[in-house]
Amino acid sequence: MPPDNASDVRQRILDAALGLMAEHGFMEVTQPKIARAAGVRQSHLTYYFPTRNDLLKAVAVHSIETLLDSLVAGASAGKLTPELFAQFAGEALADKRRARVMLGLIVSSEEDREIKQFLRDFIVRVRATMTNVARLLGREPDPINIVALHMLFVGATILNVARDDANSRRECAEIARIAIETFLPGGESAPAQERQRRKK
Amino acid sequence: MPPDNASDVRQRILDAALGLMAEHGFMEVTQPKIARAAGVRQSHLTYYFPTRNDLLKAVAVHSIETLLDSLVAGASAGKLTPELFAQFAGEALADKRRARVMLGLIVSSEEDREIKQFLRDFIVRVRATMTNVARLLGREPDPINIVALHMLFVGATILNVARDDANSRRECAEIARIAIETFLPGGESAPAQERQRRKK
DNA sequence: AGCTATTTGGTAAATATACCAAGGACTGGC
DNA sequence: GCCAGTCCTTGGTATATTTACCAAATAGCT
Repeated sequence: MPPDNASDVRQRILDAALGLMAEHGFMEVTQPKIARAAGVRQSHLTYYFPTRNDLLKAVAVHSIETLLDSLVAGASAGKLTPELFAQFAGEALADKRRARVMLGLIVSSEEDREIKQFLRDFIVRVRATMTNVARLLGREPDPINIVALHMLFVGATILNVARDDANSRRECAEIARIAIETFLPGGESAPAQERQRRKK
Repeated sequence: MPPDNASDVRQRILDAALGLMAEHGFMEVTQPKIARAAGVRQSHLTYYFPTRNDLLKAVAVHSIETLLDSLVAGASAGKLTPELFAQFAGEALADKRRARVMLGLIVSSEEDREIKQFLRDFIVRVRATMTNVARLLGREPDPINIVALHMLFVGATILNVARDDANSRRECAEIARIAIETFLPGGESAPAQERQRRKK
């Protein structure tokens, strides 16, 4: 077919690979399954991505762009209030698709230095985005608090996938709120220490 | 050989599998590689663990016991001060071996309900242990703070593997301290909000 | 027409899981 | 002491799956 389809096929392969990783986890990301899911022949994968690692690397870039886009979209959606952000964050944390992709990327990064580098850059960009969000909320965060917030979000996401029950979703929502008010202080809600003292 | 060796072979298989996962990541955990690492024949794996999933499940149990043991050992090591605990936690967070095993278990759990159940139980036990540690420190923690602390630790561990550079180790140490003083308040050091206000 | 990029269908080579039959070694009962 | 039964080991192999490769056909561009 014409070169029109060229980038289209490439894109469908990437989407299919990302979709498989998101829906069924890292182990499903094999070339035959990707080809079937994308509705192309296996040879296409070889043509566009000479080796399996090339494909994984492309998936890493692709998914990272996708993840960051959704992050930025959530951040810049209308007028941002802490409550809105907490709600958005809570839903993001409970999103197992995203978490499966992250897990897949981390596992892949153990085998490929380039993917590891993508992850490093991604982490930096995520933290920069979180800093920007904090500023949109009218707060100038301590960098280490951004790091803590980030780690807390990553841990919540991972544990949500690992547990995958009703409690984990509820925890995600509550944790998102607590994490924001703890590490991006400035609102009127009570941070962790206050809750603690009140309880005693 | 005699049945003396029986449990020994089984144990060597588990140790080898766990070691491979810890050193080289989940992708290395295949039967031929395990057999070579354990110095046994591949048929031994089939004999002791009929299917691959049986082996993975056994590794899950084995590693979870190991992880919990080290957790409890760290918790009950002499007189526990917040500083000691923070130091212990910081080192644990920076331990990539542990993190790789956790990652492997989570990926496996996406394919096997029993492993997922082990993980669920493990998470409960970790939180119970953390609660006990908090009490050893003379603090009665709010359960949701334990959840937050746990998530923060998991996130730090995962990100340490994903980044794997000098910064990530330093962050682990600092985050351990901050996490403890933030979510197990009661010491005299300054929690996140105080740092934040001082900075302004 | 000639050139390049893409598609097709098929296959080689490596690797992994699972299975099996025969041989050894120790056990307990006699 | 020895025999039968059980557990373990050995070596080999079937089967499936995956990655990677290739030659020929096809479509579009200049």
